[in-house]
Amino acid sequence: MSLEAQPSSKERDQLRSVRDLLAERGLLNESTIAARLKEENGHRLVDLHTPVPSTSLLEPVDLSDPEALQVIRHSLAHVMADAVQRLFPGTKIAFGPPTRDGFYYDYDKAGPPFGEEDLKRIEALMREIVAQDLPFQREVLSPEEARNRLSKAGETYKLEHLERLIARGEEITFYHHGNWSDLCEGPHVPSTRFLKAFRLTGVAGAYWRGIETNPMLQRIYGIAFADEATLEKHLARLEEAKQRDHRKLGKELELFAFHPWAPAAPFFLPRGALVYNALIDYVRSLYRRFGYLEVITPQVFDRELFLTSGHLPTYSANMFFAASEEGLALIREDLEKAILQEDKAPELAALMKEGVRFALKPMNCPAHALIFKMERRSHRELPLRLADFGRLHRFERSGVTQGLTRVRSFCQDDAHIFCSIDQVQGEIEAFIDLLFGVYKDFGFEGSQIVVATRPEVRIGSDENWNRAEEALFTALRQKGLPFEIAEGEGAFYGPKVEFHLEDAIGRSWQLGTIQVDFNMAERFDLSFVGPDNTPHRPVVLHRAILGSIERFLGVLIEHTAGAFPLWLAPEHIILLTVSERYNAYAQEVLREMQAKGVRAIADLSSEKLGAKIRKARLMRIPYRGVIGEREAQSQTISLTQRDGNQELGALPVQAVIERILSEITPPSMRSSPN
RNA sequence: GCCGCCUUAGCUCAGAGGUGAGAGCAACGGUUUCGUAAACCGUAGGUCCGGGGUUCGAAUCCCCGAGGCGGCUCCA
Repeated sequence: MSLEAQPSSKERDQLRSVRDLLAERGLLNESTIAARLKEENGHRLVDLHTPVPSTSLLEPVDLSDPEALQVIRHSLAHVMADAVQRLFPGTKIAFGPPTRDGFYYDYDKAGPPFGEEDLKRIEALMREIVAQDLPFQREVLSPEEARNRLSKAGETYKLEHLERLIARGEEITFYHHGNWSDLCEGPHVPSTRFLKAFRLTGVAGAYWRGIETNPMLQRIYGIAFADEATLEKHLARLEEAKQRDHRKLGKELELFAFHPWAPAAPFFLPRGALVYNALIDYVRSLYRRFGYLEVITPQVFDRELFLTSGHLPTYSANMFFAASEEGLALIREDLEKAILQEDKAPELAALMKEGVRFALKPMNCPAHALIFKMERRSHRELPLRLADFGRLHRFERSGVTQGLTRVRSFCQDDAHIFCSIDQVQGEIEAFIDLLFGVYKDFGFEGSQIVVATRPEVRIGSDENWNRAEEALFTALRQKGLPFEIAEGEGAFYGPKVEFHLEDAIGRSWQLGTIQVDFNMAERFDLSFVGPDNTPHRPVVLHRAILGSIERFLGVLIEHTAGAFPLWLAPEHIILLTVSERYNAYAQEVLREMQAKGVRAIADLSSEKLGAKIRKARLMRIPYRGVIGEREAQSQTISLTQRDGNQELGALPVQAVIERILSEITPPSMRSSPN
């Protein structure tokens, strides 16, 4: 605030450059790279060349300012494009914005795509350009001038963008450094010497304007920071994140695996299955306390179900279909007939559908609708909360799958709440409380909330959608929770509240969700008998806390770096004998622990103690119990805690068992504070 | 699905058209019986992802396919 420059009355209504204004007000220094221009609602970043009314309120942004980064990164995108066009003449440019920790620029290059070597050359030339300390300059062009310049340069993508800007009536500005210029709204650093710390990190394909049917461009990514030290720190962070990657840890810790014959469908190995089941047990125990009823439903359904639910018209691209041999024979017959009759078979698709009668469920909701409908339901039964850990299969396009976080076969901690309209608010709010309690048990601090509204492809009336969306907004406001809106990203049957958490590499994943659905009940013609003895339409809430167990586990592995809290760990304790001489006593302890419900294992090999400890540490087992002469004599074990590598000394076996049992339940379910 | 890269022993990785394809770890056998992050010796282990081609000769070059990785697009 103290830095804010006050305008004098003389200056009013003149356009002056930001640089001049700052200089005049004594706010300009060596490291000033841009300024914040105060506007009615907040502020906007402007660079030093931008002409602004001389009465403007300006705040200098120097190199160390967090907002300086986007200016630096954006400017580097320009420098990179300059380098690319010098090294690869004829390459067209598209968009080149700053990103979360760097920048990219999209290119349309003839000939072979960019390779490793090319990146090195480009980066080297960028450094040369930076060393020349070229000033960035801003110019305002008329639409005609801009068109001329871009068409002369053959920049077809930029021209397309220009027309869009002109149509919106925006001011057309170009920025240049040296001989290179680009249609761009800025802001940019005063000169290239501010662009000190950057690295080009990779090439990837990206559609022009992000639209799948558009041509694919080549995107070169870079990272950039204000100085080399911060850049190095960031690189170190990336390296650390790599160590936490759940795919790597999943293999090392023998949690899960994949096989090419079941692409994107994980195999949970014994250790992974233990954690997986611990997660499900945990949610089950919550269900018992929160009034959910678990059901088990079929895997494969007649397509009629999915026609009724609306999955077939809107979701079939994501479904696996299943045919019996009989069904396939039917298709063959029909195809042969069609060929013999030289029929172009417009109904070919329909014939296929006759044969491929079944589909694997991609969601549990239709099955739950069937259960709801199996009896005449009374309002006294509501809210009816049906939970299901059923296995779901979704056909995901080959390029999108990823470790455990995006798979084709998974299970959700899924439940559907059938309730009356006036129960909706309360159910949503209760669910949000439940969800945050769960996230706390796992040590997840912040989660980001997104409300996803009606998508283009959807079922149901707009009136239903209005009510459903309103219900979600109201509940969140009631809870005082901040949220973002993702326009058009809802499920086809209803809007969603999504709860997102980040993985180690900073990718954000949707885990929990609650969705309001007025449509399913209509499609399945669900009803319950109200207190007035007339039928009423229930509302269905779709909800999951962990989301998919697979994805949650993936994020959890990264969050904990594989060191699961004891209540989730595949093994609670490993017993390590100092030599094989003490194996008998160790086995005695092992049996006792196992009998008490402790997940204990023992390393009875002839390795030296140091080697056994190393292995146990690498497997991140929460407790290690060393057994040697002293322990065998005194009927104790020497306990060491994984976290902090803290030695707890020789303890009686019973004490160790009690200690472990006190941690065996999730934090929120422990009776004694611990 | 699209663009690019990758696939060699159970794992991590060497091997860049020319001996019978290698190392470390793991496994197995033996020796050692050890006190808080790797004892020693030995043995075995390979359709070099699959298929086709070029070549006197292919792990290595080309084509097709599968799977994975980084993105784009799409999603729990």
